[in-house]
Amino acid sequence: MTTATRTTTGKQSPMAKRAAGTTRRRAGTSKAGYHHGDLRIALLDAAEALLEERGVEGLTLRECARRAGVSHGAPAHHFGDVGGLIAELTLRCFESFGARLAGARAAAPEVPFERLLALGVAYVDFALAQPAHFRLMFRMGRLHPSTRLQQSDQASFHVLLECIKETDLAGGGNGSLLEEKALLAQTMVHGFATLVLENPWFGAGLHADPTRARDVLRRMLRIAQPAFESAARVNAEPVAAKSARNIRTQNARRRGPR
Amino acid sequence: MTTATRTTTGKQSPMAKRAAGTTRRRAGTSKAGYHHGDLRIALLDAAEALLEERGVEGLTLRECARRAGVSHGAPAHHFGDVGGLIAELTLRCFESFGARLAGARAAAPEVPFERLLALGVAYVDFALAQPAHFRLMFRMGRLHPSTRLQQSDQASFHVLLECIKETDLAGGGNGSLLEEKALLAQTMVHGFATLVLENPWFGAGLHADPTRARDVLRRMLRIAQPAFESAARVNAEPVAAKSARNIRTQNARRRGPR
DNA sequence: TAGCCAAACTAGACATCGTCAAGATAGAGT
DNA sequence: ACTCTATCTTGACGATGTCTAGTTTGGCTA
Repeated sequence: MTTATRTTTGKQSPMAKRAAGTTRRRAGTSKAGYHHGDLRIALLDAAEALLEERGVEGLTLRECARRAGVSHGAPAHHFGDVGGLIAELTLRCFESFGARLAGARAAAPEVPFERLLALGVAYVDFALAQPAHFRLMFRMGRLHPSTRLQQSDQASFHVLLECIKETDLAGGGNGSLLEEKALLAQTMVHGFATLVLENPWFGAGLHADPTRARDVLRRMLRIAQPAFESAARVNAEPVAAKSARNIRTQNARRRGPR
Repeated sequence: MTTATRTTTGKQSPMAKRAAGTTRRRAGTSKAGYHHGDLRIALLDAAEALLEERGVEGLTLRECARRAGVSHGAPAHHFGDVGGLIAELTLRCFESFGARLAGARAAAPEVPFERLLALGVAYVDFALAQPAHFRLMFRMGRLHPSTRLQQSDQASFHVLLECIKETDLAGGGNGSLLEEKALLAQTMVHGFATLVLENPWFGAGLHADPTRARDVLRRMLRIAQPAFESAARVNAEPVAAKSARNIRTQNARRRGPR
């Protein structure tokens, strides 16, 4: 009884400890001296490879353990849950993603809008090159949310906001508008990446043609360019809504959702 | 042996038949006179309810059978596979979704851009009201693609294209540009819906506040309004990219995805 | 009308998965 | 040198998808 209880409570304790310092035990050596050495990392590596090979659905706790050469119960000690492992792996993905975006921005030409273009292309490239990673990142169904994840998530999109700041030539100091423009950029690029990835028929088969996808994205962003460069225009809108301009087809059918 | 083979091959045959006519046997009565009556529909109903209750991950073949009051092996006869059932359910979702979009468009004010706004809001509303449906539709991981699904998918977005046509006051007959504007609209709205749904931190917690989400979406779309209303501007771009502006930092690191 | 046949459904088995509980192992601190 | 605790193993449980073989039943045909 008491032992069982203690075991149960104790099972979560290593999680709390490892959060503070990484393993602490094998900090310097990095050699396999324990039973396995750095199982934690080995499991994450296996998980990442597995994710790439078999997709999100094929990501399995037992298979990770198998690849790391340990028993199926071992991962529980490091991640507690499958949600724990997925959260950690997702964090990895966000870091890699963020680094990629930052790299693309650094490598892009110095024209503000060109940078935004390059960033968007990098975004979509990542989605197409690492579809499973991308899907995992934006399908937080099975994962345990954490503040570290949030930070990494937001950091990834921070570069976007900076690009928008550069591009926004007229907007001036209006922080709210600026933020909405950043949201707009994120929304466009993410929507494009998602649709290309998940909808085989989007854009007449952009799914199968990454080169054309890049091209279409660039054209699309250029169409939207005036929106990024112009000043406010917001708050002065609902006038048109009330004006004449009746377009015919007011039949409106009225049929509801179904 | 021979029986086994025949059973195996025969298992797929009803699939082909039901595709042509619905059940054919119970066409008129609709009463439960057979073993179950219309198990096919009962299973789909159960699947839809289950999807709403427990999300995509909770959607289970066995639980559907349980709710329909049949054995766990029964669904195989109608859908063959879990992928078959999911494909059918996704089709249902797309139909409901498309009807909703069409309804929103019909009920919207007659100002072209206002219609586009209403459509976008309906899009996001659907995602927030039926998150599991929305996720299922745009997460085609476990499903068997079909032409019927493609048709329903494309039909859903057809109304978007029409709205764009109405909004595009200057573009004239340029079909390619028009199509790209439609892609742009789809991309924006879908990206917004996806991010609101899947990213708890998007837009500082838009996830939890549908009203604010609608509002932000409207503002975002208004910011992008000039892009929809303006004429081409495209095709006159790659000059800047190739011109003086030498990119430097051409090193590009060349490192692959990772 | 009688009988048969194929579709619809049942029942059981199998491999796999995540999780839990209990025991074995071994590094590290006292 | 000894204990202690994190690490890892082993076995079990329930659940799921799929396969196979057997059973029911309604309609078609002779």
